[in-house]
Amino acid sequence: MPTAKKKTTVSATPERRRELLNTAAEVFAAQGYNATTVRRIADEAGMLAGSLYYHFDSKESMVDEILSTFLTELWDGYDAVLAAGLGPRETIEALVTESFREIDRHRAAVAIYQKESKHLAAQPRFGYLTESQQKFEKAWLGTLERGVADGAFRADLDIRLTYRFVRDTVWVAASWYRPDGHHSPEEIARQYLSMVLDGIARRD
Amino acid sequence: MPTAKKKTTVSATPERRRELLNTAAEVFAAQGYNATTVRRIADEAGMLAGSLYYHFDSKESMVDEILSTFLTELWDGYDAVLAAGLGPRETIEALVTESFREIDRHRAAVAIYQKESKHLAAQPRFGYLTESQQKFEKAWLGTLERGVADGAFRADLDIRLTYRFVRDTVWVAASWYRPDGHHSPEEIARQYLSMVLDGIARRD
Amino acid sequence: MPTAKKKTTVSATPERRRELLNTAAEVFAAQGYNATTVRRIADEAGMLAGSLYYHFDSKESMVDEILSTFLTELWDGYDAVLAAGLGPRETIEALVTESFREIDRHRAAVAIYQKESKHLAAQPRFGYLTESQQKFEKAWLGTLERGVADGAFRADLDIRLTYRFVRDTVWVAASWYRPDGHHSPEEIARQYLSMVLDGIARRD
Amino acid sequence: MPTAKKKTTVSATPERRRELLNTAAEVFAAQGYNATTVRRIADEAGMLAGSLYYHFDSKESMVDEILSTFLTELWDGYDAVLAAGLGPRETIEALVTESFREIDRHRAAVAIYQKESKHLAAQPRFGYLTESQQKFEKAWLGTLERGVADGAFRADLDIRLTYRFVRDTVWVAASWYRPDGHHSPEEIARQYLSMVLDGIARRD
DNA sequence: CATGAATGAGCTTTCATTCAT
DNA sequence: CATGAATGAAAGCTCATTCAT
Repeated sequence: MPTAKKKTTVSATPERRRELLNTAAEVFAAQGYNATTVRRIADEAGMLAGSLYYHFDSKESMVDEILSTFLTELWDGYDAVLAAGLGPRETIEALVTESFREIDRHRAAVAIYQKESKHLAAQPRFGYLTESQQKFEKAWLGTLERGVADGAFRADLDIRLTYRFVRDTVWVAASWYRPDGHHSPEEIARQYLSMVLDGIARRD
Repeated sequence: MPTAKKKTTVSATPERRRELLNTAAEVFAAQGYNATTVRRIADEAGMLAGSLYYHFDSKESMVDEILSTFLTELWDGYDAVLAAGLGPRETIEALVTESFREIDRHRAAVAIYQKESKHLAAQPRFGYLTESQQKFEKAWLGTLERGVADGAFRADLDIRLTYRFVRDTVWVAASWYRPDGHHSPEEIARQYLSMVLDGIARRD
Repeated sequence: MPTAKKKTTVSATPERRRELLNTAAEVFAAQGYNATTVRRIADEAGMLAGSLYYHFDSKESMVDEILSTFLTELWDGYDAVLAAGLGPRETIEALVTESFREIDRHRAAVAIYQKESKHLAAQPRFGYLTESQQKFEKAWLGTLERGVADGAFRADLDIRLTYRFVRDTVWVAASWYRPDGHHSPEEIARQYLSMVLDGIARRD
Repeated sequence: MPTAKKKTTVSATPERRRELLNTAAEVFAAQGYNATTVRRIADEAGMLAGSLYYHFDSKESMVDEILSTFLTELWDGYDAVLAAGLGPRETIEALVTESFREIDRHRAAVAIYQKESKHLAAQPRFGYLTESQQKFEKAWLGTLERGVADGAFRADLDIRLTYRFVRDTVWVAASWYRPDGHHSPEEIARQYLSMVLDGIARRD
């Protein structure tokens, strides 16, 4: 029998943490990180502002945990896709689909990531945001280049422009996506891919 | 030489206002409205925080003027396009091109609009943001529907999804666009349109 | 000895509020509302300016609570007098006596009321000041008229002028009254009434 | 013909000064000294805030001039009365009448004096306010004492209380007095004196 | 004389954070 | 674990005042 390390308290601490982080993420997403007061989060969680500091070191450490948890999960998915040895078109399809799944699961975190990562990344503590973004860029750019090389994608497009186009196109969806909708993430992904890959104009 | 009496100072009054608004817009775009302090804007403008209040009523009235000026100009362009009686595909092309021109001219304002309009629109003073957005939606949705009807666009796409796709695709560009680049707005518009209309996959 | 567990600190919550309001009232009365800084009140209360905002919403809400509390108590007393069915002279005597009692208990609030009510009343929030003043006028004017009618008061005086005379005469006392004096409020009231009713000239 | 010293400008400088001071006095009286902004006075005078500083050193010097001018005139009148060798009752009558005349001529200044003199007197510059008040007290108290001694006034009254009563009674009138009324200052004085000297109760 | 623009001190208020209970 | 009360830094804004033109 393993020794009961730490806390005999029944109320599983990590559960509470996650609940609180979900609450915080929702508020951050809705109002923006800076505009969100710790009091507001506490209100939403049914406690007083000061009480949050039992669970977290600071407001900053809350976003930190929200974002890093999200990115960890995101990369779990991405890495699996990238390791699967698919062709460029299939890789893009899988990455986009995976992205919409993440938006579905972590809508708030994604929204926060979109709005705040640029200025958060300035702080050393959030260095992983920059790292992630670079890894991200490498994965997408590489796949696009591979696709152009093997003829899956058109050769006449500016590759960086295309990268930005596809990237933004996907993630901005977090700003309007509502999980209660009738579109599953896979369904939305399929439609997006259809537009991105084949265009909206009718083919003759 | 008797020319140019008076005012070696460049700052005729309305000029100064515009200068200051440009400065403010740049900072708002870079740091976000809430995170931007009035002191920071003043620093950038080479004056003290209090001095800004000689020119503007409040921080809020600064964004207000920035956004409303931008939207006025935007709609001048859009209305001209919409009144031109073009076909759906040409209308989309013209709107997208016009949009990139606006991004070129008002990059900061567009970035602010993207990031802040959602929560600013909550205040009555910024009601015109909502109005503009509705007019915008109507123009784009209408054009897309027309295009589907007359066979210019594919009939198998979710029209609202497509609207969001095209809309986001264009405006998000403001977040990375730098006017000093080697791409003219028209050039970028052409590339974007090529992707949006015909897709990135190679046609057989 | 088991008695008096907990809280050697006197400050049960509502007590603290009252303490702070007393402090604030004293400063407002001494320096005027506008001229009083929140910092000054906080100093006097032994805390930092920001800390006051844990207890009160704003400087304005402090005067609000000070004045409304005072007026509530004042009208408790006045209403009792007016409901007692006394003759006009006795009513005036009772109102004046009651007034001096209020000056005794709420000297600071009365002084604030005197100095600030006129411009505070302009704001909707302080509408009750105007209401109170109208009720006040009605009560006094009515009593004076009754007194003239039944012969208790001289018929040859301008009734509005008399009203102002008596009203001011009483309340201005708040500007110099110091409760630690040797005059009880009742004593002062008696003297005032003697002057107001019978005049300062010797009767033949 | 005396040489035109200083300024050939037609617009008699001292006139302008007086106009501006009247304007300032009116605003100070209406809003209180602290609450009055220099901008407001300038607005009312049809100029910009900075321009006032051509005429006056500071906001403070404006009240200073307003109050000292008023007090100079007041004491001209008072001194004449006191030097006239009247009996106590006649002296009181004359002082009260003179006071109402001053209220008529300098309503704004009197109102300012009432509201602000206490805290202005704290500054050395306004030392004359304290002096004036002491001279004032001496004149009134002395007259009242004389009146009690020679039987003109009742002997059973607290003399200081009586002093305050009469003093306040007169000056507070400035807070409601409007010169455009149908009551001349002499008429109001007569009524006040009637109340103060003989009381408002009917004599048998 | 007046304007336009700026200064700088100080004000009210907000808010993340701390900590004894 | 949570509360109540406080801290302290910083924010937006106001205003008397200055001064070159």
